[in-house]
Amino acid sequence: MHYVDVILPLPLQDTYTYAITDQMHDSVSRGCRVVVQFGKKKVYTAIVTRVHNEPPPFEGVKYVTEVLENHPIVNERQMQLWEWIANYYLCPIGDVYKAALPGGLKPKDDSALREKNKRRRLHLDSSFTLGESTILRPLSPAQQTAYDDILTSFTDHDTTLLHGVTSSGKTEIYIHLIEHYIAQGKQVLYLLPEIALTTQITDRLEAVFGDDMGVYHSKFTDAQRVAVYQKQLSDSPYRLILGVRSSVFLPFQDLGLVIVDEEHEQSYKQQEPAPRYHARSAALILARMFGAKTLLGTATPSFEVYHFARKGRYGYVQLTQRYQGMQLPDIHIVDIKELKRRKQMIGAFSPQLVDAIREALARREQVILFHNRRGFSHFIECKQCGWVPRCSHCDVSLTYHKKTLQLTCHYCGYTYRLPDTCPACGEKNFMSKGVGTEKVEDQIAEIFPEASVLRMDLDTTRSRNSYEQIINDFADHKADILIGTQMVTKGLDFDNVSIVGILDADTMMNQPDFRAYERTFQTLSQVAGRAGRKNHTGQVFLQTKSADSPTIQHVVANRYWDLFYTQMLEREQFHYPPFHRLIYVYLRHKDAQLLDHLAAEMADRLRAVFGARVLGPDTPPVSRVQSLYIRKIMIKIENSASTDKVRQALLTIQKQMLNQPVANALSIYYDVDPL
DNA sequence: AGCACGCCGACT
DNA sequence: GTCGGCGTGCTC
Repeated sequence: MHYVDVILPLPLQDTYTYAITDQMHDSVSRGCRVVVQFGKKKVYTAIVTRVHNEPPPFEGVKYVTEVLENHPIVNERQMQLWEWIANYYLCPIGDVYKAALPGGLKPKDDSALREKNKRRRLHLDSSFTLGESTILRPLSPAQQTAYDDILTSFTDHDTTLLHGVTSSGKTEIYIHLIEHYIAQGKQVLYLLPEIALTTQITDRLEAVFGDDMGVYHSKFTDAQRVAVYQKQLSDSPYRLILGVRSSVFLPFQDLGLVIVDEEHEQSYKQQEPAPRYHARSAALILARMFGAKTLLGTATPSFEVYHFARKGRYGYVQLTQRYQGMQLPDIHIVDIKELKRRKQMIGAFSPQLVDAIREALARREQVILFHNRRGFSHFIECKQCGWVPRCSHCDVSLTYHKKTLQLTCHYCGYTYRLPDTCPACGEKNFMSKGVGTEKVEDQIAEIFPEASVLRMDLDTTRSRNSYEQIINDFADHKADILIGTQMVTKGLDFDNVSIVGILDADTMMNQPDFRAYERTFQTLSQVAGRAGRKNHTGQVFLQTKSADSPTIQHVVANRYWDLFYTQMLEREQFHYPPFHRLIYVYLRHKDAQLLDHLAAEMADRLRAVFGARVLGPDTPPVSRVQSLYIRKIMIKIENSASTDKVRQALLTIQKQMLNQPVANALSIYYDVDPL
């Protein structure tokens, strides 16, 4: 009798065992998909982890319904990456499976879909054109030096940091490196943090690599993603994959190089749902499995990566010259505390910024305005009694969206109609507090009625092509001003932008988080880097209420090292990364009092093992989401500690907690290496 | 995650 | 008396 252990696409800790027929046994192997019935009527596509003949210790083993292929669709290295992620990030392997495979490979009945994909793949392939050679495209002397240094660094480092100022032409260096590895018959994975970025880079890379390149991200249809996945399994896989976070899950056959571009970007870490993995870490593991090299590129390295580069664990290559004589922008600090006091602000704008925009528009130049809060206003308040509408499922005030006259919860997405009158006092006089990108857009329309404006935030980029549309329209100068959230900071290059306005640098800096300064420096430096045209120095207006703050001063003077150094002293002293690893333990329950009790008990149990490394439990800033209350326990663990032992201790305590009848509806989950 | 089983409130 | 609310427990 033969059996298979399988992973189901469910948040289940264990694999499940099914029986197979002798005939199935001839074709099935680890990494194959099988169809199984689970429970009374549910049917799932599961992944085989093991084929064996050990009868399971229980009655009523079911047979596998169908074996979907006789060659693994998940190869051995992918399986090991899944297992590493489940272990390291403390999540069910079923959650990894869900994240790793495109939807089209998961449902039971997909034979029709497979046919459709085949057709689409043919279509996609024929639409690619053969690219031009890079011999039209020589590197500048500074780029050539960096390129040579990277290859030299790879002789004694698996991982190298390329620290290059904004607009230093890192992409060109990547292109030459990719060619180098492809010429050796190797595959290359080029990771980007955001879909927004792939749009610009896809065009450049496609011109060079043509049909050797596959693109993989979530704004593509599922069928397109399945097509890329299948091609990677075939005997003529793409040599180069350009993609976001989830591309680390694609099957590779002979990976030689991984590029993690904009390495510092937060969106490499998946937040919700599990698996809460960091694609940079996963990429390093993937590269190690292949003996491949990894290049981490950025203008503002994450402090972890910079720390390891300084310690010699990673190689380090610097690029200090901007490409084609582009100058770093001039940064003007505008003290809005003073301007507010003297009532000289024009909405969210200082007179200096308004003048600069006016002059830029007169010269037919473009402007980017960065404001890190979407919606119209942060919240609304009754002028009479101070009532503030809050989400009934989450512990947050609601953001007001003026266009739709709606109040939205930015945590659970629930929308409410704006009430006509205040439910607390019956008055009809609401006042909006705080500024969102929608309000910025309104104010610009009032100050510069002649200017055409584009807005880029979560609300304007929901549909498949809207990102691309906005970026292309702005690049084609169909708009004069681009208003946006952090999305506009992420490596986008526009030729004609002379002014960048940062409307409020303070909210970022004041976040109660050990990474607040690091992040503020990164974001401000990145957005400032968007300003500047060939032979013209860009102007950045940085509005802040804390003009004297060291972080702001470091940004202005581009003193990365100073900020890094002072932050490292603090982080070492208080046991934060990169000196310690953090694990957040989250507990969720609908009953707040019971949750408090259970969280305290869990913290006690953790302290019995980890001692003073355990902090909390605490009530996080948003203490209730979707009607569930949340508590958080922080654990700071020495880098030298065995991750295996830590995991085992945590899972043992988790089991003890959940085995108690009182803890029935309690859910426990982890965020390892949180951002 | 589903889905079934199970025990308490307002309907024909 | 029953339909149905969702609390909880299991799925190879």
